[in-house]
Amino acid sequence: MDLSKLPGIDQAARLLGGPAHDAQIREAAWIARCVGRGEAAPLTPEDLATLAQVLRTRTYPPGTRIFPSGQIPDHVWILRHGRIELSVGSGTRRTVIGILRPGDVDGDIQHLLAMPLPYTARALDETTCLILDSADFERVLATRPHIARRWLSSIAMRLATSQHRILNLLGRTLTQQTARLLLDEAIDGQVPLPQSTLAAMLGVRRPSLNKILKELERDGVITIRYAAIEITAPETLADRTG
Amino acid sequence: MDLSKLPGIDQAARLLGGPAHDAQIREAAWIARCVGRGEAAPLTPEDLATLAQVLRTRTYPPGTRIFPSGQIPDHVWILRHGRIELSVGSGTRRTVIGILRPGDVDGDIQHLLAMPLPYTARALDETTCLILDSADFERVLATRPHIARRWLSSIAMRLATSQHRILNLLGRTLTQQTARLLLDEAIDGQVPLPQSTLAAMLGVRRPSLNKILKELERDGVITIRYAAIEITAPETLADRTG
DNA sequence: GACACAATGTCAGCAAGGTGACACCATCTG
DNA sequence: CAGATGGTGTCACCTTGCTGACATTGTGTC
Repeated sequence: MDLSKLPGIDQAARLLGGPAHDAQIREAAWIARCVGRGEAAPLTPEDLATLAQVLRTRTYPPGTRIFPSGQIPDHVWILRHGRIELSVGSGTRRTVIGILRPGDVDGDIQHLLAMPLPYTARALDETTCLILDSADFERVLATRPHIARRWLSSIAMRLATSQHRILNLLGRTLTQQTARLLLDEAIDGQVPLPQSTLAAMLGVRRPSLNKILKELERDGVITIRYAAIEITAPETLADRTG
Repeated sequence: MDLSKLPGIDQAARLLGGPAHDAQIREAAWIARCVGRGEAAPLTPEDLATLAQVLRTRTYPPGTRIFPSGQIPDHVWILRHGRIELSVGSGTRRTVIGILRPGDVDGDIQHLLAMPLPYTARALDETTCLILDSADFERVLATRPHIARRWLSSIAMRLATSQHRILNLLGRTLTQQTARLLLDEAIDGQVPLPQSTLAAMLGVRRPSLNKILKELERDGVITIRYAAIEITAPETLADRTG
């Protein structure tokens, strides 16, 4: 998408007094898209400028433990590039709560509730995050109603996703769960995750998942690749979700 | 708790010009407690008055379908008395997403995201709700930053609960899941739900759950009653959560 | 191309949970 | 107090997923 077409960018740049902060403003505008899609509450140029002033960028190599479980994070992070795995436990017995993709936000819940992170965040790829210190986060929420309103939508969306996932886990066969998981995680028909990770997302062992995947491949619904699944017949897969 | 001790009630009553709206203000103050516990954002008397002006009360007999799935609700409801079951499917094959208790809020997520309710809401007891029309909800959020801030905490808490539940479902034995569910749902050591409902919350059939419960009872951890479980040894039960 | 590493494919035996059915018990209503 | 309703206890049989192990294949590096 073309960020320069976002409303408010030019005005925001002028507000800050020049193109020096241009990149930051673009980042802020990008957050605006990520944090809630509520058209009811568009961000003003001032909102964008406020966000841009307090953002930092940070990159992590693949495999980095971005945040360990059990601590209260002192900042909120917004994923810009790459993927982050949220998991509990380690190795092949871990369970995966979710995979963050560009645009996803984390650490805000724990700040709002003053609770420690219940999972560990690990970079799957080379990853860059936008960092917002907790104090700045609080200040932005308190002084920028539009941003607060969007953040509300962002958390609401995560809650809806989480409930959807619970529904998929309860009282369904592994085939049904697998079909739905693949559809949920696919981007352009590709699910770029190894089978061990997919198994950890369903709380089952790899051999069990592998059996289901081979059945689906035999039926021509998916193609199994190295550390990835390709969905070749999305409609058939949808049928199998029950 | 003694509502008359809540800060702001008296001032709010005066703002509204007398004791006529006293009950409504008390309801609003009660909401204030329910919607987020953030001491960082206490509600002002004006906030309470705003809430009180737009609230309606409604009661439902037990068994009522309060809201059917598949529709976008036109109001937000806050549970005052009784319990509401959120479920998908019907009869013994339904799966239960959650049980709302006094203080819980629902319908706001779907309004924020303009999505239909993915589950059916059914009253388990004689139930009274405080009703907030969607338009009023939106107006309150836009004009009362403190309320918006509290609502943010409310949704954040629901998200944390939801993730906690996913963790409990993934890769754990039924005994572990049952132990955690009982601890999570207990009030004063009592879980006033029939076994069929508990089974539907774990996505498991009643005979399977019954077997686990009998084991726990044999070990003196719980007592099985009619449509209820009493936890007699919470520490032992906690040990069994894994 | 040789190597290390990671991911996939597979199996036989075992444990856990589903199925459907039926008897029995608690509670409520009339 | 009698019947209706709904909750609980239990069973034999079957299906599903786990266990742990091992062989094989893909990918990137030196």
